[in-house]
Amino acid sequence: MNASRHSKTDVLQAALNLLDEVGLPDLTMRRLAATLDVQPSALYWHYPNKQTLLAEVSNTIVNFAKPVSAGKTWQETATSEALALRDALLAFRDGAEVVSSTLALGLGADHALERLENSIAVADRELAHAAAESILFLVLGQVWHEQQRMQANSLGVVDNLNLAGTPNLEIGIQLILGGLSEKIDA
Amino acid sequence: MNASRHSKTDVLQAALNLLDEVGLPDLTMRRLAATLDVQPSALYWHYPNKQTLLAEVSNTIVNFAKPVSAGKTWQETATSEALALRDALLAFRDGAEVVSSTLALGLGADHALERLENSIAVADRELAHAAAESILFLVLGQVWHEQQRMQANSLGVVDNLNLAGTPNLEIGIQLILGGLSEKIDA
DNA sequence: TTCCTTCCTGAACACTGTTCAGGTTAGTAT
DNA sequence: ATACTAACCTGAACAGTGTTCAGGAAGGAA
Repeated sequence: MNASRHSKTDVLQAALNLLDEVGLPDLTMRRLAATLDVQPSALYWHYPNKQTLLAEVSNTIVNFAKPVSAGKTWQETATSEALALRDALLAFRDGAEVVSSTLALGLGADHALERLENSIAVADRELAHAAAESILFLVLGQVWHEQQRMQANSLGVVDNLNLAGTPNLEIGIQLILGGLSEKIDA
Repeated sequence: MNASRHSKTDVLQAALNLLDEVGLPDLTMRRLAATLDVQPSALYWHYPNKQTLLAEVSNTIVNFAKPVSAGKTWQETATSEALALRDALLAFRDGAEVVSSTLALGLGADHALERLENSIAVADRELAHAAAESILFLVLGQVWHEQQRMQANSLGVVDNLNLAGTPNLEIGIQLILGGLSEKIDA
């Protein structure tokens, strides 16, 4: 918008805005530069490459998850944590795909796993870690799927009738936490 | 290899071979054409675009999962089914990423979900569907993560010591199926 | 021999991420 | 006010990507 000089944060913010406007496939360095009234090469002063930029975008998305208030049981807290992550992913276009990719590349978004893990109050920390990882993959996969359908539907493809939210995620979380509760009582 | 004319299956097979050799990021239409001694444009006679090719690659990977023998309980059968899918993904370089992407785009790999769903013998089919979907995302996420580490480690990055397989997947499956068993007994 | 389907060539188009030598701007210190 | 320095950007290029399209060659059938 402004023709003045930009900071690293400006670039990140512009990337987040552009992501929401055009989606991940069209989030190109040239488009991003254009929204800042700048040459594409200028971006490489702020970030060494696109992946690093996307890693910070990913971190921003993950940290957008609002803090949850402790529930009566740790199961409730963990569920809230998972749903907060889901909401954060849904708050940005293609959020789940962005985070999935950076997570796979090991470039960030670790905070999501940490928060989940800390909310699972079982003594066996290895078990808690495995459960947290499971929930993370569950949330990412489900939301990725959902966001892809959102784009498909917005593009006038055949709209299948089951647009009644996605209770599948809640069910999956409940199954994992249920299995976990049962396991530690054995 | 041969300079004679090629069929659709030849292209698919060459794509699978090239995927194993160079990985998904370097699986380009030009490289693929080169292995067939053909111009890149020739590929577009067999497939309308790269995505469609990758969708068939994805289907091949998923259908590579070997059939499982029915276990004593349906929980055992479902576990075998999930692990068979895992093995199929692991049998191809970047298999999990390929399948994840095509699945997200809704272009195939549905067979994986079907097999999982059919192996879950609970009366509530919606519940079975949600559980199958959860397990699918779990397997894909976990294997994707693992295969990414494999590439990172092969590239001489610091090798972290925990290379003792990944029991996390088995644990996750067990948690979901445990929660499921508990739920239907209520 | 004609015809038709199958498969491919060669060249181009419109992009992509990235590099680099050099220029401008702003602020600080002398 | 002058000199210096760090921050930020330009302009042009490089090497690569998926994809299109008019046309040519090969092989079998009528």
